Amino acid sequence: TVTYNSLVSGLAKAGQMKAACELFDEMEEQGYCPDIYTYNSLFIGFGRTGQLDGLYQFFDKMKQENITPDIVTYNSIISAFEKAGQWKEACELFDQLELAGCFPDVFTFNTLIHGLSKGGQVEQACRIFKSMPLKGCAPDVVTYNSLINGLGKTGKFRRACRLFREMKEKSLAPDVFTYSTMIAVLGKKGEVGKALQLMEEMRIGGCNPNLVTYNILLSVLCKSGKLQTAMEQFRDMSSKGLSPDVVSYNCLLHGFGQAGLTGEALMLFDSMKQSGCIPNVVTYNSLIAGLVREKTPKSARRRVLVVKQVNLPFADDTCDSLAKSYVEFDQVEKACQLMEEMMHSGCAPDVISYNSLISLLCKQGKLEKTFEYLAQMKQRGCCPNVVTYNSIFSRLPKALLVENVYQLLESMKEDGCTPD
RNA sequence: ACAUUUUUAUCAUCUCCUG
Repeated sequence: TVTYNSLVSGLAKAGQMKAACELFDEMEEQGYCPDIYTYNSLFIGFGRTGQLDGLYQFFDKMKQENITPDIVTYNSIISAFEKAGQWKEACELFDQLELAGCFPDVFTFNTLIHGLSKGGQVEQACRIFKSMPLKGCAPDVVTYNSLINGLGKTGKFRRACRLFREMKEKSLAPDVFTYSTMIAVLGKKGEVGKALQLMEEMRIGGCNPNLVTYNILLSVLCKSGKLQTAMEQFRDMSSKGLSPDVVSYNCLLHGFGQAGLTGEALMLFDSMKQSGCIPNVVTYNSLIAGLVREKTPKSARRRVLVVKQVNLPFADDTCDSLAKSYVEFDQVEKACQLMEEMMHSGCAPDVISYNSLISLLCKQGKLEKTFEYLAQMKQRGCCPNVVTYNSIFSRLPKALLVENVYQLLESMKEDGCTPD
């Protein structure tokens, strides 16, 4: 039974619910009795894949077999609700726990607090947090981490910082999650210097930043336009044996794009691929968004200056050769090229990819291409939305718009799209 | 004795509006 349980758990965690259920059947056929562990494993799997119906089905089966759900069962179900965005149902179950003869443990609270935060109910999460001691349950690091994150995401920075202080006062040692979250919080608050300080503080505390920590930091630095510092950290992480992943590159690419350095972004993109890092939709979308943003290409000299300052990994060439590589490129052409590359590399463009591209096309008055891509996105099962049409209406030069307004409104109707 | 189940952090977000 334990062997089967391990296997079922493995499959469930990997989201292979079909295989997990088959194994469950096989188990019964072989005369083994699925126990609470088996069921709980299935519940977590159904929760992760959002298959609440499967979950209900096995929950009933479990009761028929006279197996009493335990706290782990309920925690898994609460987590499943939470992942499906059903925080109300999660709360209801939580309220009924004691009636079922089960007492919430720290996992229950943590799951609930996390779920409420994600569901935009931070205040409710705070109330639950405050009720913990009354229920004889002491908050742990995870509790604090979840709530700090929830508060930070909704801009309640002071309270997030206060909790960070509070946990230290309680001598609950902050972990990598805590520090990473706090770096994000400080960054969002605009206190980039403090975020960098925290990197030091955590090292001193014997907690080493990991890949996610660095990625958060890169994101923070890029969003505040500190590209040079971002590149420093980028190199620093490599020297510490952490190889940058897609997210790391995506942060930088976005940063360059937003700073109007699309040429540089494209070069970094090349070096990303050379280093064996596989681009994803976000990568392409960021690049395209950068191309849309770019207004007037900066002069070659100016660009060289910026690049030297930022010290790109590939910038060891002479200024001259750098300047040469900045021959003007056509944004539209480049963006379309990226779309092609994207599809050929097995990465399906999404609504956002198309919307960005269309926005660029409209801005430049490329009517034909706009319609071409509008048709293509429909063909590929990517339904245009309000944003698609809004960007057409607002960015297409008026003269062109007037000629095509009926066709566009018609197309909009087809797509089940209502003007807002 | 050990072993199987539950919770936390990172990327683009695209148009318009507001800031």
